[in-house]
Formats: sequence, structure tokens, C-alpha cells
Amino acid sequence: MNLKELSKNLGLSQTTVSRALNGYPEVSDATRLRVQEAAKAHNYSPSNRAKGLATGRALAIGHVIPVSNRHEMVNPIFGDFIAGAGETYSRRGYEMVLSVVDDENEHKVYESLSSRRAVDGVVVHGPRMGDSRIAHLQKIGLPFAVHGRASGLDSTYTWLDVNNRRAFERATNFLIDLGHRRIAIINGLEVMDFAYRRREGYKSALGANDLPIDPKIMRSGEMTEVFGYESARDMLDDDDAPTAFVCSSLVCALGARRAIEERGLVMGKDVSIVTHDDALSYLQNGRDVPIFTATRSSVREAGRRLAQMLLDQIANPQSPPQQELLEAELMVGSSTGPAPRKD
Amino acid sequence: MNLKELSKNLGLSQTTVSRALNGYPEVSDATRLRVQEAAKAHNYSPSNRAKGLATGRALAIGHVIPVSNRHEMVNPIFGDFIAGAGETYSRRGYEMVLSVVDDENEHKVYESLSSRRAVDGVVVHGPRMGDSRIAHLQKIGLPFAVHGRASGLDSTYTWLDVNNRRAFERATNFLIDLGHRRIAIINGLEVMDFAYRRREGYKSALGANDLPIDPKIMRSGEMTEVFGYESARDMLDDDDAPTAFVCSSLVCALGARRAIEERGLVMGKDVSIVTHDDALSYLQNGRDVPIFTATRSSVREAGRRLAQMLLDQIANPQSPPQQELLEAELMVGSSTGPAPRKD
DNA sequence: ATCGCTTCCCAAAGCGCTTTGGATTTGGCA
DNA sequence: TGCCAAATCCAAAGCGCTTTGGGAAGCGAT
Repeated sequence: MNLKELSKNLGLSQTTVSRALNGYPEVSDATRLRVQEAAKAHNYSPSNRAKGLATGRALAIGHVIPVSNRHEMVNPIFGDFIAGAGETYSRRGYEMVLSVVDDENEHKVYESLSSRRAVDGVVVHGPRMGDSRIAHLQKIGLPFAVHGRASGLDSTYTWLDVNNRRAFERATNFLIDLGHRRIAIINGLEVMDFAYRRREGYKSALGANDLPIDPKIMRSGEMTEVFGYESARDMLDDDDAPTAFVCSSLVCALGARRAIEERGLVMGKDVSIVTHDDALSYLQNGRDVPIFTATRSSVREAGRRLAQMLLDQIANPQSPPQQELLEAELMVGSSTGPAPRKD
Repeated sequence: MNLKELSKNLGLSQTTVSRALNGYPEVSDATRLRVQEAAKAHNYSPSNRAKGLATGRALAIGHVIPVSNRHEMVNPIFGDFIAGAGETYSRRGYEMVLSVVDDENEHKVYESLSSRRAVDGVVVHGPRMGDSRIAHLQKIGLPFAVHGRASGLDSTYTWLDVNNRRAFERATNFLIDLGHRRIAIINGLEVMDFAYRRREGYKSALGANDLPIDPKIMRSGEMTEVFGYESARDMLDDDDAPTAFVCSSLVCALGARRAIEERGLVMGKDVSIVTHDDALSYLQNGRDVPIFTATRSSVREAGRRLAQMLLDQIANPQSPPQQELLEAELMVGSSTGPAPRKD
């Protein structure tokens, strides 16, 4: 069923039917109702493709998922973020198109999406420090919104980020207040902006309390369970082992806990952990009581929100870019406790 | 830059330029070369939208992601599966469009994708037993491929599945061979077809060894860490506790391990675990030595493969639907050991 | 009646591509 | 030299929609 058939069916012109369906004021309420009912009855929905051709808008947003081809790593937060963004899109009549791309070809994909007018805008995932994608997108004039930020850029653009620095500063302070003096960090890859900021927050808390910053207990890598495990294991086996960890993800924290327990130590007593928790649906941090003390911020909500910001920007191109900084909440669980006394 | 401009630029007709670029034989090699170079120079790439309108093909595949609106649960395998499928699509010039949808509105989304001709086919995720989506898609004539299968349907369609029954039969037998007599299962939601099949495999192994099938040690639910933990905890605290678990996912297994260790028991000695492992990139089952004994099958590879099967089917609509059954490999890790002696 | 507004509707052009059905040129061969 | 097929190219229609630029009623006021 297409417009032509539908309008013939109704004895109206295509113009009128189109206007009736798109809420233009030039048609009477009676006609509009009649049209809407016929559309529903015939299960008609307009072809996005034709609509896009006619209007110049694609009614689609692109998500370019970089997959590091070295590690074939897919970011675990991706599913939940997409789910959140998808809710917004479907509510506003947009489609989501995904491109999975190894991180070297990203620029080309943006060019192509833009020149083919395949999308009205894109969401940039996993910004790195001074990320070149941002300048590139500004150059080719494709609207975009960044999940996170890129330090070292002075231009303004639309982004939504968690206050990573503050979150890790608070996490570290929380441990310091419990008497911990030797606190390790198990961080994500520090070319990633979020990881850089978290480390800064960690360092700042240590510095403010006159505690030394020791590279020996600062690890960074791809945030897998194994990475969390190996990092924690190595540091715990060292003399001068830390009494506490801050972790960049629940997955890492699970690995760290494995290392702790493998050593016969008790988490929350001998060794404390504070982790960041993205509130992933399949990795809830406990049901009622949090397992881990955590700085928590829902990545799904971030997806919902960032998609809105992008759509708003596309709707009003002249309005200035929006930014939004979410504060993570600190939830106290059973993975932390007072620093063990030295005997 | 569009076709019209490009052809004006070259002093050729749109027809010729279009043919030159699409490899039709009616243009001379010299012209073709000239056209191709001009296209590259002007960074021209045709609008998918217009192309689709003209040809009737969308050059896009839809993935409809059902999100149970009760639990807001996103399947953790989703990211890796998509990454695999995305590789295939970009290699073959297709786009991937995602619709996130609560599980009640799925049928409508298929209708809409189909009637708007937004996609040339769809991938069906998470089939349930006797899944109604399959008949529906057949009815509306939208090509599709299923990740998994739906028991209780006699029609044939394209699918790719892991031999879940066999995998769990082997897992259970492996434990039986180690002397375990009381083996629990922590399964996914058993409306899901894969979970149903896994339970059948588990039961069949028990039955073949004259072991009783006891509903008290058979749990099924959404496969979160917490679910794994709570299930294992409850069963371990029971008298007549199991000495071994088979788990449907690594995430559950992590929860089960937590319960085991919380009770001061040692995994692989007091209690054994065999889990299914989807080989997710961020949840590797150990680096060198597997942590968990596991039945392993890469979900990413499944994505790659299933996308190929769907594209092939779209290219040759008359050829019969393909099926592919992957065998999971059993990898022995350190989570299993001989059944503890009763004293 | 006539005029001037609304109100409601329509015909047709155009978005960027493919494809049909020729038109023109070229080259081989008698 | 003339003819025919092959090789090249082109104009125009059409895919399903939006939108411009009207036109025809309907109605109260003159």
C-alpha cells in the first residue's frame, strides 16, 4: 500500500492525504480523521526512503561502533547504550543505523554516511583524548553528539558525559576516609578520555591527602575480567600490596575479587574495592544491597538522553550545542571496609 | 555531488555514468575508467535512498532487538553478535538498521519494516519455543534468518544455532564421569528455545545414567550474575545440596562462584561448575587456561555466519533455506574436579 | 447579487537514482 | 562503396513521497 493507492482509495489527492497524515492544518478535521482511519485499516506507513528523498532528511541516526581490530573487543556497555538510544529514536520516528568498523576506517565511514545522506547525524562512541573524529565531523558538517568528551579540544560540540573525574575522586576519598593509604587503580585504556579523567580524579584525591602517587599500583588496559584479575593478582603478590582498589568497571572488579579470594583474603575486610558501575542490565551490582561499593551511572539513561540531545540539535541547527554532565552516585556496598591494621 | 552534476561534469548522460559505476557492459572500458576516476575525485557515492527507491531493494538488514519491558534486560551477547554480523554487512555493501522494541510490539515493527520496504530482510533474535514471529514473517513475506531455532514449528526457514542439547548433554556427562551424582542446572528463561534445549540435554544425560531428575535443583531465569548467585546460594544452603552446577552463561557462573566461595567452599574441589561460554570479547573465560570448564561457541562468529546466510538467501530467493548447527567445544578448565567423597 | 475571506482540496514538479527503449556511431565484410 | 551488426551512448519514465502555487466552494457582509 502506498500513498497513491491510498488516496485513490479515499477519492482524495495525494497532497491531501499526505497533509492529513503529517498534521498540516490545511485539511479539515473530518477528512483527517477519515484518512487516518483508512491508513490504519490498510496498515499503511510511508516509505522512509521516499520521504527522505523528498525532504532531504534521512530520518536516521548513525552509530559507528569502533571495534579495535587488535583485540576484537566490543565495549560491553554498548548494548545498554543502544537500547536507551533506540527508545528515543523509535519514539521520535527515527531509525538507527549501525556501522561496525575497525578503528582505522572510521573517518571514511563518516564521509560516506554524510555524502550519501544516509543519516541526519551520528553518535560518536568512545572518544579518545584529542579525538580527531570531532574535528572531522565538524569539517564535513555532519551533526553529531559524543558519548563522553575529548580532552584537549577547544571547540564546542554536543556531548553527554559522566563526571568521571569527580566520581573517581569521591571513590578514592571514600577509601582514604576508611583509613586506606595504599590504593591501587585498575583503569580502562588511558587513551580513552573517560579513563584519563578517572585517573586524574584518583590522583587528585591522593594528592589532596598527601599520599604518594605510585605508578606501580596504577594499571590500565582493556576492561575484561581477566585484566582485572591479573592486575589485582600481580599487585597483591607484590610486597607493599595495596589494601584497596578502584576499578573502572564491574567486569574488572569481578576479576579483582577473584584474585583477592584466590589469595584467601576477604573482600571488604582485608582488601576493599570501589568500582564504577554502568548499571548494565545483565550485570546488576546486587539486587537489594550492592555487592560492590560503586559510583553508579546508568549508561542506558545516557543513551536515551544523548539521542534526545542529538535529535534536538538536528531539529534546531542554529541553537548552540548542548552539554550535559551527569554525576555518578556513590553507593556503599559490602566490598569496602576500614583499612586493615598493620601489626 | 550527485549523479546529475557528475555526468554534466563529464559531458556524459546519467545513464552512462550510472552504468559505468555499476559495472554494466554497455560502456567502453575507457569511459568507465574516466567515470570511476571522476567519481573518486569528487568523492561521489550514490545515495542509498534514491538507489533503493529506484531498485526496490533497500540494501539494509534489520535487527529487531526485543527488550523485555519487565526487566529492561538487554541480552549481553547482543554486542558481539552485532559486531560479527556488521562485518559481513559492510563487506557486502549492506547497512544494518536496529530497532529496539519491547517484546509486545515486535510484530508491528516487522510489518512496518516490511511495508515501508525499509530493509531487505531481518535477523530474528532470541527465538522462543513455537515462536510466532517466524510464521508471521513467512506470512508477510519478509526474508529472515533466525539466530537459534524455534522448537515446535514444522516449517523450514533459515537458521543458525548451537547444538545446545548436545552441549549440555556433554557438560552433564562430563560431570557424571567425574563422579557427580547430584548436578544442578542454572538455566536461562525456559520460554527461550535455547534454554529449553539445554534442559533437555541435561535431562537426557541424567536419564541415561539413571540419575533422578529433581526440579528442586533446576532453576531458570534471566541470566544475570545475581540470578546465578541467588540460585546457587539457595541450592547450596539446602540439605542435599548439589555437588556440581551446569550454567547457561558465564555471567551466571560468576554468580554461582560467588555463592560457592561465600560459603567457604572451593570451586573445582568442593563444588564443580560447567558453563556455556559465548566467547564474548569482554568476558573471556581466562587467557591461557580457562577459568571455567565450558562448552564454548563464539557468538560473534555466529553473527558473521548468519548474516552471510541471510544475504545469500536474499540474493537467491528461489534456493532452499539454509540451516547450520554449530557444535560447541568442551574446554576443560579449573572449575571442575572429582565429586567430593561423602564421609 | 457581488465581493472578499476562509476553508478545503488538487495538479504537477522535483528529490537522486535505475532502466527501458531507442538513436547514433563504428567497424568488419562482401 | 554499401550494408549490417555491434558498440556506445542518451532521453525520459518511474520509484513514493513532499511541497509549491494555485483553484473551487462556502459564507457573512455590503
